[in-house]
Amino acid sequence: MAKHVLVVTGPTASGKSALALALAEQRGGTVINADAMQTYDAFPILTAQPTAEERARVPHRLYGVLPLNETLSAARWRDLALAEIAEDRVPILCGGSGLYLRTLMQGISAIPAIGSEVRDQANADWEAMGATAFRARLAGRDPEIVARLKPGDRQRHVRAWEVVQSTGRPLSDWQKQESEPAPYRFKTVLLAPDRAWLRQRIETRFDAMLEQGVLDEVRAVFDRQPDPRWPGLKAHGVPELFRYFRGEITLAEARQIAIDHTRQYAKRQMTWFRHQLTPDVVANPATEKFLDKMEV
RNA sequence: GCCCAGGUAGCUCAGUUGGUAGAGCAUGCGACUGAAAAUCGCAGUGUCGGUGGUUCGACUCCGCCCCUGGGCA
Repeated sequence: MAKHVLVVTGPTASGKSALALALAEQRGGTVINADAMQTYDAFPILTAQPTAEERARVPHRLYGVLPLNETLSAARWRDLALAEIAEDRVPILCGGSGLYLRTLMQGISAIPAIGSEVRDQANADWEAMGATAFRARLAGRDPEIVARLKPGDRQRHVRAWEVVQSTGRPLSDWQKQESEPAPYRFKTVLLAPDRAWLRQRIETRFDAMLEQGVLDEVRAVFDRQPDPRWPGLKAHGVPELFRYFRGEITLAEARQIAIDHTRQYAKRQMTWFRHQLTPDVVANPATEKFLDKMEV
């Protein structure tokens, strides 16, 4: 009988961490992070990582374990998560990175890791050649993927190019290979709050972060003049606060923009969950006592 | 009180020589196989400050009024 793995997901600020913590306490489990940004170590406050107090109550894994100058990926996170799940008796995954969760559960094409120079070069090419020429060049090596991509989607064009370029095999070809699902029985709980409630939570949470000292936290990184390509710098609030530190906008503006972006992200997450995920349990955190529904 | 500059989509604004309007952002919906708190696509919206006039026709021209910002008194 395959081991059961509980998955707690939902849009940002929906209360995933609290639920996962409660579940872990209730059944002696370990909370495993399934959120890209919370995996980096630079912004524990800004990315809403569990506090020391919470971590003392229940074991937490994969929170703040990666230095900011590294690049996490869905596949890499899957490996980390798989290793944790194998070790923990009662693993409880918690996070809102839908792609990561799907990658873990359903697997992903076994494409070899590609050095960052290849991506840097591809990005430089896109810049130098222009979108149209870049797309045309890619069409020469992987017409199938080009047919699927929207012309403006730089990121996916770059990825497709780096894959053919570095493996000699088109990305569309790699993707045809059956991927290998993880050998566990996943039980997915989706937190689906209504939007007004979530908006309020997002706003309140950002203000709480300010009180907890996010400004110092982000400022410390800003002062080190980090490489703007580092993915960990894309956490909501970082670009906005950086602009504030540069004197381009006021703190009030930065706050508003950060909140807006977070809300937009929550919407994208909900769209993803709605169409890409089939949860076992759906609960509205605003009105339901979800713990009662958890007879897993 | 006088002079100047403005009042156009929720916000910031663009509107060629008069033919009832657009961009960005926001909003809504969606896509999503290794950057995913990322990346990208689609969609809607307007008594064009008010009023009277010129004109076949005015956001665009003229008069008056209201409001905002700046300057001079």
